[in-house]
Amino acid sequence: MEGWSSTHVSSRPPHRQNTRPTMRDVAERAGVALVTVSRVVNGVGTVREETAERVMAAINAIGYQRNELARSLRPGQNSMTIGLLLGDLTNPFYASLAKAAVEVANRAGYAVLLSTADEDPEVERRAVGELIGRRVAGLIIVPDQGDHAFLNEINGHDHVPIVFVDRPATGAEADVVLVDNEDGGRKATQHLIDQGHRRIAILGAPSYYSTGRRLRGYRKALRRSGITPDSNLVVTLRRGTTEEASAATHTLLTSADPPTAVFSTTGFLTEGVLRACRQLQTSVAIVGFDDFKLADMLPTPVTVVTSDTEELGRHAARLLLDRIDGDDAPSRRTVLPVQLIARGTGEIGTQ
Amino acid sequence: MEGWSSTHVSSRPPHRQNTRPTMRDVAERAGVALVTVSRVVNGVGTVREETAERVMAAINAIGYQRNELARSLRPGQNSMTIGLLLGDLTNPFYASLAKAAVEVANRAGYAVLLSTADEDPEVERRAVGELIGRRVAGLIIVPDQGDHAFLNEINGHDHVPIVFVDRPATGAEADVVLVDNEDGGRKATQHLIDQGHRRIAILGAPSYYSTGRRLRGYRKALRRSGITPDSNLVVTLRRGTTEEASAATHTLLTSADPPTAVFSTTGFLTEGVLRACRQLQTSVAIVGFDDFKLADMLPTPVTVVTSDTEELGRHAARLLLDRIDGDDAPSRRTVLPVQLIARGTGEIGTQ
DNA sequence: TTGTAAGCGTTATCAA
DNA sequence: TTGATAACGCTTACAA
Repeated sequence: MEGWSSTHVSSRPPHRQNTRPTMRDVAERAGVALVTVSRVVNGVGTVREETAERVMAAINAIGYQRNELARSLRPGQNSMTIGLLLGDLTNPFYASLAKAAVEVANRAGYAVLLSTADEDPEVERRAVGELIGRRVAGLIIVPDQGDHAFLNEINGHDHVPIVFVDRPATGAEADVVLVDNEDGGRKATQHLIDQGHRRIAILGAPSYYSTGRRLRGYRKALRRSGITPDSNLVVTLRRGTTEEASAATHTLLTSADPPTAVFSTTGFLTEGVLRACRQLQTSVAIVGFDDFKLADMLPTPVTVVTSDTEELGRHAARLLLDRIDGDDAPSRRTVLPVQLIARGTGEIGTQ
Repeated sequence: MEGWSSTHVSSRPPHRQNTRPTMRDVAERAGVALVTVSRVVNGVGTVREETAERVMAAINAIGYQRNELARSLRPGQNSMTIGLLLGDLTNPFYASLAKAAVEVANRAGYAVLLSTADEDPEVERRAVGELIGRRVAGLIIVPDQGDHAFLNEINGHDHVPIVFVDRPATGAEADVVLVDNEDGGRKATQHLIDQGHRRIAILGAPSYYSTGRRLRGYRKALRRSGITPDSNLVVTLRRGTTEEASAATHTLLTSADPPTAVFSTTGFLTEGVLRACRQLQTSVAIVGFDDFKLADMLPTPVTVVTSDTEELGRHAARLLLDRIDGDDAPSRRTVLPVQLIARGTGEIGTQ
C-alpha cells in the first residue's frame, strides 16, 4: 500500500506544514541527490564544478537556506547558539555586558539567546531550563544569590560550559570573570581619606558578592589609615534601589554625627545619594562604584571607580567560546582592574 | 545483516555524542515505549496513572529535558523562539525596547534570539539570515535605512511574521509600531514658541524616518505661529553622534544671528547640545526628543518630549505573538503618543 | 491504555 | 564523483 518506496515522489506530501525549501527541494530542482546538495552547501567532499554550479543555481532560485535546527540534531554538531542570562537591561551595566558578549559571539558565528532573570532564583532556574532545552552550546550567567548547585550537572556531566560574570555562583564550580571589587572599594575609600575625610559612610546593596568585597576594601583602607570604623556608617540596604539609597542618605546626613563623605557601591545607589543631597540642599563628598552617563555633567561632576564593562562581556564570551571549542583546563577566575576617575564630588573637602 | 529490527537494542550505540538523556533513555528506564514518554511529557493522549508516575520517576532520576530543537523539526510545530534585531544596546532606547520585548516573549514561553546590526545594512541582512536559519517563529526589527524588500519573501511566502519598531522599513510591508514623531516635533517646537522664542534651531540625525517626521512637526508648529522658517537653523548631521551635535551647536551659537532655542531630535544629540553649552558657558532654551536618566539632575533640568519606550517593545512583542498565533489581518500601524515634560531648559526665555 | 512505524531536514557512512 | 541509507530526538497517525 505504500507507494512512496517504489514510486519516485517528486512533490511534497500534501500535509506539509513548514514551508521553507529543504535540501530535497534543491536536489529535485538541480536533478541531483540530496546528499550532493549537502556537500555543496557545506563545502565538504568532492563535487564536480559543473554539478556544484547547478546546485548553487537551484539554491538561489528557490531561496534555500540551511535549517540549523535540523543540522544541530546530528551527533557531534552543536547548536551554534549560546545563552545569556542576566538582569534588567535597563541597567547600563547589563546592557554593555550584553552588547559586548553578543558582538563577540556573533562574530564567531554564534547566535545568542537572551534571557533576563530579575533577581529571582526561581525565574533564573526556569530560564536556564529553557535555554538548555534549546540545546545552547554554552551559558553566560550573571548569577543571583541562592544555591546554584543545579548548574554543576549542566556544566559537568552535560558538557555545557558555563561562565559566570560579575560574581561567582554559590554552590557551582565554573569559570568566573570579575572586576576587582576589593581594590575598587579600597581605591574609593582611600581617595576620600586622602581628601581629609575620616567619617566615611558606605552604602551597600544586599549582601551580594560584590558588595561584600567592596566593603572589605573599604574596611582595609580605613584600617590602613588608622581610622576606627563606625558601624553606624555602614548601611546595607534591603533591595538596593535608588529610592532606598536616597532615604538612607537622608537619614545619615541628618543624624547627630553625620559623615562627611559617602562611598556608594552601585550606580543606582549613587543616583540616590545625589538625589538626597539635592533635596537637602547639602553636599557631601561622594565616590561611586560604576561610571554612568552624564556623571561629568552634573552640578558637581561625580567621582567614580569603574572598570571596563564591555571588556567584561567580551572576555566572558571569548572564554566561553574557548570552552565550547574543547578547552577543558581547570576553572579560571579572571579579575579585571578598576580605576578611579576624579571629577569633583570626591574632592569636596572636610569643612 | 541488520540486527536492529529483530534484536531489541537496549543500550546506546557507542558513537553517541550528544550526552543529554533522550526520551528513549527515559523509556528504557521506565520500561515503556518511547511514545508513552512523549505522551507524559506533553500531557496528551491517555496514560494510566501508575505508568505516568513510573515515567515521571525515570525523568527525574536521569534529569531528562525535552529537546526543543528536535521537537520543532516536526511539521506543524514552531520553534518557540523569536528574533530581535536592533541597534547598539548601549543606547538606552534599544535597551528598554529589548527588555520589554524579552519580558513579553518569555512570559508567553518564547525564547529570544538577540542580534545587533549596528546601522549596517549588510550586517543586518546577514543577521536576518542567521535568525531565519534557526527558524525563528517571528522577527522584531528596528530597520536601518536601505532597501528591505528581501524581507517581503520571509514575511509573505515563508510565513514568518515581522514587526518593525520605531520606523517602517523601505520596500517591506509589515506591521509597524511607531511613536508619534510629528506630534512630538510639533509639541517640542510649540513649547518653545510659547516661551517667546522665534529663532528656533533644529538638530537632526541623518535623514532617517524619525528625523524627517520630527522636522515636519517642527515646520508645522512654526508655520502655524506665522514664523518664517530659517534654513540656517535646520541642521542635519551626517552621523548623528554626540560629538557632531556638540560641534554643530557650537557653530550655531557663535554665528552672527544665533538661535535662542534648540530642538534636538535624539538623546545623543541633546547630550551634545548640553556639552556645547557648558563649554561655551552659555545657555539656550533646549527641548530634546527622548527622555534620559538624570535629565532632571543636571544644572538646568532638561525639558523633553518622550514616549513610553517599554510600551513600544511590549506592544511590538504582543503584536508579533498574535501574528504567530495566526492573526492574518492586513498590516497594522500603531502610533504611540508623545508627551512633553517641562523641566527647565525649555523654559529659558528670550533675553 | 499502550505500542509500531514513519518522517521532520540534516549529515556520516558506505557502496557504486 | 555521486548516491542510497541510516540516524539525530521528537510527534502524529494508526494498530493492537
